Amino acid sequence: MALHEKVNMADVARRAGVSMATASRALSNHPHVASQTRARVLAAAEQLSYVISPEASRLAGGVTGRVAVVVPHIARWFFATLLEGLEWVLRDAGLDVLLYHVGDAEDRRDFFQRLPARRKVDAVVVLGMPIRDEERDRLELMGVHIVAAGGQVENYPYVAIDDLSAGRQAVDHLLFLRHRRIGMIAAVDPAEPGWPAAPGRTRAYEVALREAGLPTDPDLVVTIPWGGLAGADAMSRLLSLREPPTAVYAHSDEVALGAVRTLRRAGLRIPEDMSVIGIDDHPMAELADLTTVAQPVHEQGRLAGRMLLSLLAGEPTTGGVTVPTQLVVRGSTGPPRI
Amino acid sequence: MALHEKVNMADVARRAGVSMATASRALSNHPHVASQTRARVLAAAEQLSYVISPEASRLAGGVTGRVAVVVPHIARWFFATLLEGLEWVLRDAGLDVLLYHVGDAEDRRDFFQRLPARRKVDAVVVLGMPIRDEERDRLELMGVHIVAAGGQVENYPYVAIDDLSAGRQAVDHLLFLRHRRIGMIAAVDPAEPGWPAAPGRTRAYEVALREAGLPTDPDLVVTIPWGGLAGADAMSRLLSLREPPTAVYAHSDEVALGAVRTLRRAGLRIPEDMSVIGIDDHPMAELADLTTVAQPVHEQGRLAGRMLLSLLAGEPTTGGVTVPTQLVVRGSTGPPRI
DNA sequence: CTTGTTTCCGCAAGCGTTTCCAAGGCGTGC
DNA sequence: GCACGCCTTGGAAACGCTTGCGGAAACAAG
Repeated sequence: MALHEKVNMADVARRAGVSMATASRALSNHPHVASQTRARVLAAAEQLSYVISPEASRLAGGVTGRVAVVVPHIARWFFATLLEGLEWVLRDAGLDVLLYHVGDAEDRRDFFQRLPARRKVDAVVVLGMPIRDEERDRLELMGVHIVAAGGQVENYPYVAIDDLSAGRQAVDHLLFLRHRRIGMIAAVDPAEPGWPAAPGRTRAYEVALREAGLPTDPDLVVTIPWGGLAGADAMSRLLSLREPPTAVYAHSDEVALGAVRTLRRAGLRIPEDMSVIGIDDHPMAELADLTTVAQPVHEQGRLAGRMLLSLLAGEPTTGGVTVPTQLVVRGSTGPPRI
Repeated sequence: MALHEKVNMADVARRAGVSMATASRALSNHPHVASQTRARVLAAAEQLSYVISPEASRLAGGVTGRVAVVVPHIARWFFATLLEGLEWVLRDAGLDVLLYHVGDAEDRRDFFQRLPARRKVDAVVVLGMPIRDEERDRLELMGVHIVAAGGQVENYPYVAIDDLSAGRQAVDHLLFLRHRRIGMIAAVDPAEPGWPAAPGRTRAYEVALREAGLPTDPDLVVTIPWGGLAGADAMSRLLSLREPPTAVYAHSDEVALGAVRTLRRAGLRIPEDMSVIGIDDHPMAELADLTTVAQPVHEQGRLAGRMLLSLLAGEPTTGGVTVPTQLVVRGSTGPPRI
């Protein structure tokens, strides 16, 4: 029954009694087509349930109508949500999303080396991952627009939060509650060992403590690969200190939730015995009653999409956008026991 | 510097001293090309850093090398993980993934009505959503292969778990622990109110109770839109019964985690005062020490990908694949207090 | 009524591949 | 030594659309 597979523009033109040129213009909303003619063409197309062949259209026209989205961890809430927001905007604009998952270091090398999206897209959006200089150079070879969301790529339009400030909101909250011995569970990208996921979040801790006149005790900082279980381990390590902290600042909610599990198992009360704060406002944070610093993830995706659309429309580019974060106080933080 | 944008096959052919026909055959690994010639062509392509134009190639060749993936909830772990597995296989096979998110009922109508992927892909994969007959008919108009993962579409190759059996594993575990008053929190798709997300999971409950000779008390069944918060509400409702259950079977881990939160707030102990079991083995389930029935999500995605590849290769189709689920006992279930 | 504009439309030249068809070269069996 | 057949290569016709160019028609101005 998929007969109309075979319907092409010539058929539509014939049925509408016009030339292919006119049919093409009518279908792609060009000016200089009498509205009557246009209507006739559209009607014919409708009746034949005609669908333009993107290949042919793009071959002749030059643009692909596709956008490559590069994402390191599809299955994580943060990235998936970013993607959702982005897809929403792009789809609305009639663009198709070509998904490229670069999970580990090898995927990554492969992606930037082969550039599988080359010639297939009009733009590339990089989601939540910093890009190295040489990777950026490869990307440039594609000769298309580049946008970053949830983590900036130097010299490119981006939309992201200010990690430093988000981290400050978290740590300052703990300080405000009069905590003086604050631990940090720092996360590095498991696919890129040794590479801080968000350096700003670490600096926030250091700066906040310094400004508060507190010493920085290296024992209080535990660095782990991103993830809940690792967060749990990290908490164990903090608990094993001769003098454990009274509060813990985790780089992300998932990590914080891991810490919470360890505390529960240890029979410690939250927040009486230990305060815990994360960043992100993961949906689970609400369920777990975790205090956190919320960032508008879906919106970052949407903004990136809009930014891309203006770029494609040839509008002047706005360097980058930083979206605000906000402290969300829940039950996992409170003053320290004296 | 993106000069090679302009390099086309003619340039490669010229440089290699052959005709375009030969160049084409050499580049696409056709037989009947002298290996020397092939090498010369490949070298020329390499030197010019030539990239084939997919549009032209597909226009002439017929196939698109693209697969549409339709997914209802990108940001949920289950779907995202499915997608990750699928993408992994498809990318490995050189296929590109075109992502279509159909979030709510309107998106859905729009997608099946307009079929934006028409003519753009060689196949469609539907992730984790049941398809209505009329939607299936629309899909057929595309005239391409169709595969379902994480939920079957009638008459099409699929890969999924057996919801009935997964549900039985959960409920039977509670029965084995000697629970006699078991509640169920049933989830419906929020985008499709009234439509059970997985009917088998409900039937499992009914059948298991019947076989155990237990009465079915409608008060013990709470139906909610999918989600953690709703799960928390549902638990409240169960607790408000004159005679609450001693164990709760939730259709998914997220829902179960919501129930756990309510129990915690109520100061009830798990599992002493109430056992909770979910389905999925969501990463958070491990962190929350939730007993659950695990399903291999990533693998389902991969299997669907492989299935699709055979289909595209013209191999005979294997109706569908059901992957096994497995009870994972953790700390949220135990015998009822007498 | 003529000339200048503007609007609408058709012709045809691409866009960059793939593939059918045909032809040349060369080895082999008789 | 010849006919036959296979391997390899090239020519050229699609594939289905966009768009520059120019002509025709319609309309306003002089």
